[in-house]
Amino acid sequence: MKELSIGEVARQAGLTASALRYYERAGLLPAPPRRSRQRRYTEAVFGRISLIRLALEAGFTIGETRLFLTGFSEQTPPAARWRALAARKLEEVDALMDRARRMKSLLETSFQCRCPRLEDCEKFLRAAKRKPTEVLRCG
Amino acid sequence: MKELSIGEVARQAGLTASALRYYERAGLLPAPPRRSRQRRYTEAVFGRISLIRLALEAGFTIGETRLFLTGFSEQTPPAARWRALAARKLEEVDALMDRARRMKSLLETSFQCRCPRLEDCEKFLRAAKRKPTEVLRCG
DNA sequence: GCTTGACTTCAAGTGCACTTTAACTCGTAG
DNA sequence: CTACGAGTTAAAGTGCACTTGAAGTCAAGC
Repeated sequence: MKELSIGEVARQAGLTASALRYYERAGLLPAPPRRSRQRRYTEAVFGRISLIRLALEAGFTIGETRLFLTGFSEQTPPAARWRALAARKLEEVDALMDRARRMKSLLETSFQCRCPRLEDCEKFLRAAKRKPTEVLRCG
Repeated sequence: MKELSIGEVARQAGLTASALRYYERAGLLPAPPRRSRQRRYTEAVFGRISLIRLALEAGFTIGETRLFLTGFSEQTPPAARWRALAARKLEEVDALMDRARRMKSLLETSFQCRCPRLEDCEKFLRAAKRKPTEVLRCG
């Protein structure tokens, strides 16, 4: 199995070596074996990194992401904490998706809008509160 | 029209007075008239605050939110900047929604999963990469 | 007149997710 | 042997979105 330096991993994963070291210190990445003090990764690290990035980009904090990644397999108390986190995060992700949907609708609406001020646009304001992704036109 | 103190606005809007002052300094909220140096708001501020929160919670920075709110009505150069921002942000919001969707799918999948480690779960990993919201079961 | 509570400003502090810096160790190439 | 590039650490720095602290103002109630 091919061994990868931190630089190669960083380049392939599209982030920096310092971020990888930071993730390791933060307990998101397991400490890989060393070859004369230098970290040697296997390809397996990329799956882990994808999970980390996905969680972080979905609004998880470092601590939540760690629990998400590591608290899963452990015995009952961590697993229970994990389930609690997962349930809470499921709600948060739902809320995030809803806001993103509304923001998208807003951006689309305002793209076609010629009202003098955004807040004067009736349809825009309605779009700000509406859940469906339906598109409206101003004026 | 009823006049509101910063404390009342904060309480009703569900944020702090210091956040409202911060938004004002940052150019997100217009400076309201003062009654013996104290800010007096009208109900109209709540619409503006909703827009601000929506933008911020959808991942806009303070600067982007300001442009979103104020750069809209102004003459051609700001409006052009605004359109550029809106187009870019539309893509970002799409990406955010996609990640949120995938994270949701992941959370749902892992809720039913009994694999020893998350990364050992084939279906979980597939869920991490999949776009549709389809739900899978582990084991 | 004095206290109380909500407000004011300005400056400094906080937490997060990293990044940067300084000083160091290696293996390899010339 | 020296120089180079890529890696190492610990500690300090960064940018964002606010928050907190210190010191002061003001209207209302006792």
